[in-house]
Amino acid sequence: MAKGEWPVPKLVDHDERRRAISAAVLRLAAGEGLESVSLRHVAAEAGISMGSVQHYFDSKDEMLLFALQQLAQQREQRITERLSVAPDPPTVRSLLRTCLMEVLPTDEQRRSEWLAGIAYFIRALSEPQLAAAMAEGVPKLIAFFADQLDTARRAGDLAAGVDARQEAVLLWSIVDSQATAVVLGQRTPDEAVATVDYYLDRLFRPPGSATS
Amino acid sequence: MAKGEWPVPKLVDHDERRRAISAAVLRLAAGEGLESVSLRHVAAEAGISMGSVQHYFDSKDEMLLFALQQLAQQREQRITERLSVAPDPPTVRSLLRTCLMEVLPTDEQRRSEWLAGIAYFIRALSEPQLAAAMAEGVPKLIAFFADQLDTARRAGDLAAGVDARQEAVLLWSIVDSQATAVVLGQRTPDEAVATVDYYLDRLFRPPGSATS
DNA sequence: CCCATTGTCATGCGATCGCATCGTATAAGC
DNA sequence: GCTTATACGATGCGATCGCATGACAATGGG
Repeated sequence: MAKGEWPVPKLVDHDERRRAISAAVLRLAAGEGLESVSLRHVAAEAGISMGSVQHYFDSKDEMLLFALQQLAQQREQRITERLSVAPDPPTVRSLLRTCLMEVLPTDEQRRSEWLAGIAYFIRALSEPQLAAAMAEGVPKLIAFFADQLDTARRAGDLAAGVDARQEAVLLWSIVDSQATAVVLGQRTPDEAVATVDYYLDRLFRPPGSATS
Repeated sequence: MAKGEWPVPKLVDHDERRRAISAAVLRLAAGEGLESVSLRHVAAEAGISMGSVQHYFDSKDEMLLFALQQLAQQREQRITERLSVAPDPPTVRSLLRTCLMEVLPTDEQRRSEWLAGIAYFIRALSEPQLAAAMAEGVPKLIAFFADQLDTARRAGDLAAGVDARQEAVLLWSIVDSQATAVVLGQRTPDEAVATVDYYLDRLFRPPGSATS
């Protein structure tokens, strides 16, 4: 063209390659921790050469950041999908339970996501960009919990003396810590589910039936 | 002596040296993560040569394990000290609150402990020895919580429909997750304390005063 | 005094790291 | 067909890693 720059015809999908590489990063991070995520290992895991990895990411840090963003996006997308499957929720409680169970590492997919997230944790302390990517989704989820709980509170479905905002924080705290305990092998998925259900029982117990 | 082995005269306290080195390990782990804990860095942090570090620990893994054990021992010792200071607790609630606040990262010392613990987390997944050292203290603490809660339940101090064991798990879950959120900067120590106090309020609310 | 033992440090080795550079193959525009 | 830009792999470099080895000082029993 008359312009000095070309539209760049490209024969491969650049973003798709980056996602494939970041998937390899997350697999390695979940399996062996971030320490063993080297350019060479990532290349081997993705089945390409190290040079290709460098071609799609300017640096290792950028690759790690992209992979973390992909992780957060996947999780958020899966939760919204689960919520859209049941657009007419019978109760607030079942809606919240769906979200909580979606996050708990009850299968290999979610376990892997938790492990990868934990692997990024320490590095996020010294790299603000990673911390921002990690902390992005949680406040939104907590705000959603608070909104739902407030709806239930107004409908009189909650126990007495319940603060929607604090309970939303507590709900996330419980699934967060229980998820950690499960991936560490300290608790079984069933125990974690039982603990979450126990707390939902106490949270949604109507004031009138406190003695039952 | 008649034996071929000597009583070993020793001019330095072997264990004291190991503790000093492990303290350097924990400082580095809390500040930069386990990835930057190398023999050279540990030696520099402890103010000795790398050869000395090797002299006191057969391998890096043994050094890391010893440091983690020291960390767990310190935490447990500090909790028991805090409990022994108040041998005549006015209420179960204040006793539990003391334990919970002792664990929360409200000062630099506890924040550093949490960071070091988190730094060990991922490695503990692939090294059973580390996992065993990490998971050692928590069940004891939860069992203590459950005992205390059961005492309070029999005394009628708890809200209706409360399960002591589940509540003990929940208490630990809350401080665990809140501590993590604090060290990540997602929440302030004051907010974490407020959340814990809120939950204690709900837990210890007497059945008769549910409407107040 | 002699010497075995320990504390401490310096150094070297092989491996791996992130990164830069190069060569080559391919596809699109002139 | 030639140029240009991209895709991809191979290789080298300096740094750092864990670990092994040897040198030297200090100590205390024979």
